[in-house]
Amino acid sequence: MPELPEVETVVRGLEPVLKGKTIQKIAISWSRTITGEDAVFLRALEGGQVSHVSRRGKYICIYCMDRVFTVHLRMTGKLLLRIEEKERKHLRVEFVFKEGLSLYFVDTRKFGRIQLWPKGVTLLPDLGPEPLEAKTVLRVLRAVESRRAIKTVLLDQKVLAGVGNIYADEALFLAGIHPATPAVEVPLSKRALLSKKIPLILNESIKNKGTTISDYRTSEGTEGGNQFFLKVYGRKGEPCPKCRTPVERTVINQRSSHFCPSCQKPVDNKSIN
DNA sequence: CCTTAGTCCTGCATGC
DNA sequence: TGCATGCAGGACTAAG
Repeated sequence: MPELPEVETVVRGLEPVLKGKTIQKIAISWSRTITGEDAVFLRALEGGQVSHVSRRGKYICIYCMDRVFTVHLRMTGKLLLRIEEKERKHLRVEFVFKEGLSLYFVDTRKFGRIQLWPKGVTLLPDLGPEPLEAKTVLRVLRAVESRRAIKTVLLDQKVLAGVGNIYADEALFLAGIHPATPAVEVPLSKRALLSKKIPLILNESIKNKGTTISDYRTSEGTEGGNQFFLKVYGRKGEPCPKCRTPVERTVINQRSSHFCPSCQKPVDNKSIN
């Protein structure tokens, strides 16, 4: 579900509310949500005061005294400040604050993970750079020599941190690149175009508070608005917004991939590198 | 280094 | 209505 824009939206909702609040108690109702020992997690965080909430790639980072823990929402995870009755069934962890509010981790499919990091280690050491600036993305994409499909490269969090299935498809559409094109064969001019489109769509979606297909909600429990602006993702059979050719769906890297067969040719024969 | 398949899970849409 | 199948925004692991 959540990619960078959705996670960023959640963080922006949580930061002003949780900052300065003290965790009184943590109730874990699905233990596997917590990476490591529950007891260690509780001992480190109960009684601690939240100093800051931030984002790195698709991870939410919550700083609590001299400790930090991360939340990854995976497919269906939600971090909510309010909870509806029907969501209680999927409540996995509740953080109760001294000030009289709670933070709820709700996760239907139980793929989400919450992890306490040891003191003194580098957080999330394997993540690539943030993809919100064109010059950063271009620096990364210029260096790619892999023959893996360009879409596979975009989904690799070691290359860029935060791009997921929706925005990879959207960016490749805007740049006119077929998702299965071997990355090394994407001409430099196309890489430059893609480097502009990735930050563009991510920042657009942040403005729209993320894309709600089914599960994603903001910290207030509301839906995002970016789903109305998707050009190809989830639009198999609908006319391409540029040329009216029906959008196609294929599978790349075990992930559904949407593209316009006319605007995104497998072999780029329009440019001469 | 790379790809593929399997795993973790539940719920929903679709087709018979 | 019931039942089987396929599909889902992510990421890790094993095997070849």
